[in-house]
Amino acid sequence: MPPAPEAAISATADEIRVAALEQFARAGYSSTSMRDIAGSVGIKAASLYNHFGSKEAILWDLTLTAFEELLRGRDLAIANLPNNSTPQDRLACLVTSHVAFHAKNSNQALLVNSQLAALSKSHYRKAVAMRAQYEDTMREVIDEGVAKGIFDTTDARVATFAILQMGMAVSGWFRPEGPLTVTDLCTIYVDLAAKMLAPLPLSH
Amino acid sequence: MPPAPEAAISATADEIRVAALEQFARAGYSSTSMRDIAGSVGIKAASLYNHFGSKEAILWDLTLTAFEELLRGRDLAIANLPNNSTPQDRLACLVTSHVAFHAKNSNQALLVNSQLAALSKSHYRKAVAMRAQYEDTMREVIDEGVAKGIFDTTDARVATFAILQMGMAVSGWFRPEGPLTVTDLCTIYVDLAAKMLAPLPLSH
DNA sequence: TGCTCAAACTAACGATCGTTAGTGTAGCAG
DNA sequence: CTGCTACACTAACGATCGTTAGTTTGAGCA
Repeated sequence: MPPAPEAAISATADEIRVAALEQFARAGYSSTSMRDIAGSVGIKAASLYNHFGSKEAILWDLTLTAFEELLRGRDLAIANLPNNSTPQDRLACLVTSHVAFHAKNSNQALLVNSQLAALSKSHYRKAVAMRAQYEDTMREVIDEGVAKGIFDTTDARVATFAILQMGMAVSGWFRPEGPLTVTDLCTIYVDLAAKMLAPLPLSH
Repeated sequence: MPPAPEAAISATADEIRVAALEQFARAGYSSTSMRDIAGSVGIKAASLYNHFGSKEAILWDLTLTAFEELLRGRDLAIANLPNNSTPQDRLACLVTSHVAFHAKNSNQALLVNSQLAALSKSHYRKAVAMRAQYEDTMREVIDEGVAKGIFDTTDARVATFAILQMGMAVSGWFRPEGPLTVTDLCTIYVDLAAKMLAPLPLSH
């Protein structure tokens, strides 16, 4: 009986993470079997239990890491803002880190955006809390801009969802070998978000 | 004479459709068993095969219906446009039918947006073709507006994705018992889309 | 060299999966 | 009434699922 397989720094464990992330994101958690994951790594299914306690433990490990990287990206972006930043600056900075994450880490993004339901109830709650924490950052910036009259929108909550969601969708179609670089993409989305919230009167 | 015989569609088959749609949309195709579906209807799993040839046949039936309704909504909206409609009119009309569908038919929307991968290869191809056909309608309107100088955007393809995706996300959070009516919602999204494509210079 | 132990293996458990076969039965047509 | 059809049932098939038990292997170290 192997000892408690806690989060280990092991080359095999990392190969398992890579294979499982890829397959959970593309095929879905419940369509991916332990034998599928093991096959990608070149071992048998039973050997996975030397590294992770269960299939759900793999998903949770990946989910936690993905959220940590998402939140870390946000924190790094915020930390680089000047002291006298405007709401426009902060919006641009958040949209950039949001879109860049979803373009560069599409598997992690797909996992976080569509496989949470497969988590255990307690892990699911924690994941939803982390997602809410992330979304709140965007909402607060938008609310602040609206309060200062710098942004204008009929419904700030809906605008927040819209901006977050159009960025999340990037993970579904963006390919780094395509015509756009990640930097291009971020610029486009920053423009779109800024225009959505612009206080300009529409003529018609 | 008795009533039209072909009008007598099996009530049980429709109950199966309702139950399967709900569960495929919420839990996912591969997490839903035939016994789950049968249980919701109040019959045994084997009896489902009196109405559908296979589990995938149920998914395909639901997918086809959902796409037909999505495309029919688009066609009805277009048919109601005046003859001298502008690109702004057409954009507003498409966004309205898009958002209204995703708000009113969230289960169908979730199915179409996240369960296509569970279809057989040939059904998947047909589904992707229908989705492309739908998306093209939006892209053409945007391209036309850009060509006429009425819309302005850095990348029309990305703007199309963004507008479509922010509307799709509605199926994930909108609740009819919430503070917004579907009409409110459509108005908000039409405004957001119009602003995203507005050719106005941003002041800052 | 021999001991240790992480990490691979084989084999199998019980559960559940989609699906099929065969049976029972209620309602309608002739 | 008789027979046919529609549609439910029970029972079970073989496949596959996540997981466990017990065994083998091979590298590092006393």
